[in-house]
Amino acid sequence: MNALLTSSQRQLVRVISESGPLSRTEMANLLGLSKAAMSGIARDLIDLGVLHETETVYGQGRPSVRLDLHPECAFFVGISLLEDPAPMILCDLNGKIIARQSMPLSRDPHVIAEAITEGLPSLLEAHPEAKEKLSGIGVALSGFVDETQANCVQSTLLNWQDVPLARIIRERSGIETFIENDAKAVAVSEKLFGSAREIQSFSVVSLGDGIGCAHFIDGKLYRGNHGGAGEIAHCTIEPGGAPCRCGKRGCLDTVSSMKAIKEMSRAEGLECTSLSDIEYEASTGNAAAIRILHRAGSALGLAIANLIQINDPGLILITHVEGSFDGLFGTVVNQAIETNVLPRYAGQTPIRIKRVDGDVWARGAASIAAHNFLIGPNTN
Amino acid sequence: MNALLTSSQRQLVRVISESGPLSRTEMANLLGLSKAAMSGIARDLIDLGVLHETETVYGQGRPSVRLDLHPECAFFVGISLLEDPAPMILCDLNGKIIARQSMPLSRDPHVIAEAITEGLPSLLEAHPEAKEKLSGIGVALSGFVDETQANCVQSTLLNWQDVPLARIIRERSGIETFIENDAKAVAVSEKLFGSAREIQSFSVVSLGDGIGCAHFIDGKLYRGNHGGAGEIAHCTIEPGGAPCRCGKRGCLDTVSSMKAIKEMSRAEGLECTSLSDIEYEASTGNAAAIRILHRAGSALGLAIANLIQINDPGLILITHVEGSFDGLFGTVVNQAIETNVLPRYAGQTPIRIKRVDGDVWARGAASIAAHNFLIGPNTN
DNA sequence: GTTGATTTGTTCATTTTCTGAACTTAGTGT
DNA sequence: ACACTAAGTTCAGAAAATGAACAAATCAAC
Repeated sequence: MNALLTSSQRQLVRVISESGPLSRTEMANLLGLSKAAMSGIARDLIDLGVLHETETVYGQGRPSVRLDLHPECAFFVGISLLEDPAPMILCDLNGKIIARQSMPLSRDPHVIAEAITEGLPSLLEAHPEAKEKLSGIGVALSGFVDETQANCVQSTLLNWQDVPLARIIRERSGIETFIENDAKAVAVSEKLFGSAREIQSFSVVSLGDGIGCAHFIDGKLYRGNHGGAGEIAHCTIEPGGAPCRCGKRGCLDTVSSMKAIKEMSRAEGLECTSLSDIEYEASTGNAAAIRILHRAGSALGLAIANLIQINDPGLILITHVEGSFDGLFGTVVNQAIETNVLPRYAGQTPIRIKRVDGDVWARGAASIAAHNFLIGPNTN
Repeated sequence: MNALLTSSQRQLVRVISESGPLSRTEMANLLGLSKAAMSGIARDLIDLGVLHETETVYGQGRPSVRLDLHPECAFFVGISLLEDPAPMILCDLNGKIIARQSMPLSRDPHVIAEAITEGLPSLLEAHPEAKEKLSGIGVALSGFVDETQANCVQSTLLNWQDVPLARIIRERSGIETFIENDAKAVAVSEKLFGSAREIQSFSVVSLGDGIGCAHFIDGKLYRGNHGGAGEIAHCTIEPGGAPCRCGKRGCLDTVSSMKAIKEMSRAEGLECTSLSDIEYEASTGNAAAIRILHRAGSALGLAIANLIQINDPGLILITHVEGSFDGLFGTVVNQAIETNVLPRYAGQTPIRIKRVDGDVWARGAASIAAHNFLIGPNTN
């Protein structure tokens, strides 16, 4: 389907997916084409069902009609390999989840491909239009993925080394498949479906048992030279600090991840199983809880401040599943960011907090497929 | 001149400037064009004097002829406002310096524009071909420059605030002018003329009285949302450390800049005026000198390690003017990088040291003009 | 040597894509 | 009702890219 589009058509689709609904004249200017050329391209895309007319904007002269991507011109499946059972969702081009189910997690890529293929019919059952226009599968996993978004170079969690997962799934299911690291997938989903749509450069910091991070730079996901951009979790924050499972000492991961916070609490004899518990203890004046949250928050804030200093992003989006960011932890994080950023910049970089639901990873996975559908492999 | 090129021609020029000499067939594949189209575009550019044939590569079949940019198809002037007197150079598209002179530094942008305009005739005097093909002026300065490379948003050194320097010079001299931050200019010059030509993502760390840093990401200079990407000097490296002139505490700048190293030496009663002096003292066993170099080196190494973790660049290029990197300081920096980078990556990111001469800034400035000539303002 | 294989690069008729200019359409302001 | 404005369309002609056939320059093999 995407292959049938001409290069101008694909460029247009990309511009709209980045800038939102635009009038034909605006699009012509953005692409540097004449109104005449634009007219034809838009007509073709509307006939193909890719675009549709939305609101009419009244100004002086003839009103302009905004064109937007038709949300139901393509559907995507997203699977998260971060949970067991693995969630599997079906969504449209707007990221709206249409169907949801789960499949057993496995470490064998062939078993995964099999489970996905077997799961597809029931996922698509009630949605014949999606069945017809299913345009890609996306898979999110914890680990390193190469720049073709096809091979998992390494994953500790799944115990993988150079696994061509995308190809395996593609061959078994017959559907275009792309894989991506979890944090990077969330960044793409925020850019495509979420609150970072209009921002060209931003970073996502995902806070969970581990700490993930990914960057969008100049409108593109930046993966780094070895696919390792955003490995903020293993920045040294407390030189000479506690040993980390990575082999170094004092990594951010050893102080600020939910796992670390819980472990520190346990070590201090606190009966806490979640961030909320610790926050509660801190609010009642428990010194150990306060100390732990302070330490974790300062470390995370410092790391984010360093990120801001180094990359000057237009937004920091902190996503977290557990607890809330309104307590001591969040306050300390914000404070630490403020005090460690060049005063000239302090407060200039918006920090947005987003509490995410159980669909984040699967939706992120689907967004990878959507991204490849919209932008395509060739970025000419 | 550049405006006369068609969009395909400009694309081709960009590809060659990024990838070096290529055969017509290779270029056709890279641009996704047919050999037929390529043939015509290449012929036109050769006729225009922009490209020329270089070596012939023999393989099986008809040998291929590599085309490269004609180094003398355009000339550029570069001026560094970092020194007094300000160096002013004339160079070709390869970055080869053809003429060199200097002009008095001033804080008044109009005086600068005047000095540049007055200096041009004598700079171009012995080079009539350059006079004819002078395609741009570049200016490097210490401070923040906006993304149009036209306005200096802020410069402490020059005491400027929102100065439209490029426009002022352009209007006075009649020549296309662009300005850029010093570290970013060096990064561009390394990408265009230097040793980072074939690397898509890399960072330059420039070590002098202050510490500068700039990133190339996916083949493009990344300036950051407020033009502040690369402000590594004000990363907090020693939390709660010495106060910095920026208003925070423990910035990298307060420990690892040459200025800081010299000040710390003075404070310790060492009679040192240069890095070499301190290195010498350290080599003779002076405890204070060793301590200072250790502290400075560890801090810089840690900052670079953080940069590697966050951005995973394909190369770190450390440029420095003073002293050498073979002594204790360099050793400690390298060691600190190694120990603070994810073990999986240790040694994976090449660290290249480059001792630079007095022309760096001016050549960097010229490269900004060259970059705008090659890539153009519109990156469509 | 001569022949065949191989790959680069050119030519040219044809097709695709884009433009410029005139025109239609759908409003606003008076 | 009238001009005025800007969006979007139409269509002939210009520009750019393609495909296929071909010329050119080498290697490799007999």
